[in-house]
Parts: sequence; structure tokens; C-alpha cells
Amino acid sequence: MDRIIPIFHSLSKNLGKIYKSSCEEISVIQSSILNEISLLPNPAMQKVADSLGMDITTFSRQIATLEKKKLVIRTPYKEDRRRYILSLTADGQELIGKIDTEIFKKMEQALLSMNEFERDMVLKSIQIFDEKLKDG
Amino acid sequence: MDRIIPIFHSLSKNLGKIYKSSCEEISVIQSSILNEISLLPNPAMQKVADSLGMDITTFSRQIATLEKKKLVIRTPYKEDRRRYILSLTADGQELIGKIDTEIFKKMEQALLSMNEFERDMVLKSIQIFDEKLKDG
DNA sequence: TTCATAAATTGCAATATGCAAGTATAAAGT
DNA sequence: ACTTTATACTTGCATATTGCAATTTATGAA
Repeated sequence: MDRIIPIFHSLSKNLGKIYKSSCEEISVIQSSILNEISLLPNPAMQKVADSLGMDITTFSRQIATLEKKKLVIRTPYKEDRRRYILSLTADGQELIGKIDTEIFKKMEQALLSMNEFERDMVLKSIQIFDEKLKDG
Repeated sequence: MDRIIPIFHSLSKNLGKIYKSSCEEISVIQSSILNEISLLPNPAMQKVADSLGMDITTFSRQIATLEKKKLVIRTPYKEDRRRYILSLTADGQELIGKIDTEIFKKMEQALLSMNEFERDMVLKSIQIFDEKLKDG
């Protein structure tokens, strides 16, 4: 348990570098917004902002930027006219596909350098770990 | 292997939230700078910036800010007078100690909700995984 | 209706970013 | 020696990001 802090920092740094180097056309923040929109079912702005732990005013402006770039669409929500439903354009979908492909290449490289037993254990463990973090 | 992308995004998000919520007095970026300085032996500015993958001009200004906050000291390096050696002040050390304690609490919470076998496997796996990412 | 709450945007000031250009020092080439 | 080249770091500048406060518009409750 005492190795946990150095591992935390190292892992944060390595994941961050992978993410950054996989995003060419947009920032990491913007990529995470696109990704979150793709995960949630017909989300309103507040929902996505909350899910990412972002301030709503910053989020609002990021969405404006992403909309200008034709990656996101805001659709007025008829049941509650204060809200906008967010969705990705075809370009937006394609872009997160490209980014995910880059991320995958780098993750794959790390995983393929393990033997099969190790790889299965690592994948399973990370999933368990992530679930526990999500709950906390 | 096909679950790797969702896990990557989720893990990035969760680690990022833990990091952010553990930094009160400074930004996550600044915390990662303090942490990196503490890891490297008598590092010059360029060294730390490279290690973090940061642009040197942005880094230079962050160091100026951290020095004003009395968290970091720049010491001229006699063997090469173009360089400055970075080190933490007592306040800087104390601050990363506080931040690490907060991070630890949250990580511990996740790990203690596992049984001992699972916890050992997860810790070992994350370490292996992180090592592989570091090499790549 | 009136009041309180919620979703989203805008004003504004502070902060962060990175390229280009600058200074100062060190190292290499002639 | 001395000229060129390269390195370490800083500054100018333009742009982007951030978040609090205040505003607009819409919903829900009293």
C-alpha cells in the first residue's frame, strides 16, 4: 500500500501523456467532452458538465467552440425549453474514433509486451480498480 | 482488449478528479511540477519540463509563480551558468505531503473495499501496467 | 400571481498557453 | 583566438481557458 502514491503520480502522468499525444486537432479537455457526450444518453449540458466535474460556464463556452468546429450540436429540448440536448456530428464521431484509435495503439503496445497471463490479470485488475474509484 | 478504450477514459477521468479534489491551494499542473521536482535529483528547469512534457516557456512562468509562493527555489548552477537547479522549500515539501495524504485517502478507500487477494493483484497489476506505459 | 429554483449564457478579471524573439552562456569548428 | 552553432532560460505578444457574479429565460411551488 505504501507504493500507491508514486504509482498514482506516475500513472496520471503516463495516461495524460498518451491522451495529449493522441489529440491533434483539439485539446484534451475538448476530447473528454466529446467522449462524455458519446457515453451519455441524450444528455443536457448541465449533465455532461457535472459528469466531468466542470464548471458550467467554462463548459458552456467549450460547447460553443465545439459547435463552431462542427463537432457538436445543441438541440433545444421540447419538454423543458431551458435545456439543450447535446450530440455529436458525424465529424465529431469520426474525430473521437481517430483519437481512440491513437490511444488504443499506445495501450496495445504496452499490453502486448506482456505474456497472456499477465495481460489478462492486468486488464481485469484495472477494470476492478476503476470500478472502485468510480464508486468512491 | 476491446474494453480498453472505455477503461482508459474512465480511469483518466477518475484519477483526474481525485487529483483535482486533492489540490486546494494550487492547480493540478503546479502540483505535478512540485511532485516532479521532488522525484528528480537536482534537476535543471529543462529537465523537469521535459519530464512533464511541458513547453519550457509555460514551465518557466509556472516556476516564477511557484517561487513567488515560496514553494520552489531556483539556485544558479555553478558548472553551467545558463542553468538553474530547482528544489522545494520546506513549505513546498509540506504542501505536496498534504496533497499526497488527500490522494492516499481516496485511493485507500477504493483499495480497502477489496479483499486482500484482490487488492494484492490490483496493486501488482497497476504497477506492471504503469511500468509498461513508462517504457513505451 | 408571486416567489423560488434551475439551465444556460455573458461580463470580466485573472491565469495559462505557446510561438517568436531575445539574452546569456557554453561548446564546437576553423 | 575567434567565429559559429547550440543550449538554457526569459520575455513579448496574441490567444485560450478559467470561474465567480450577474443576467436571461423557463419551470415548479406556494
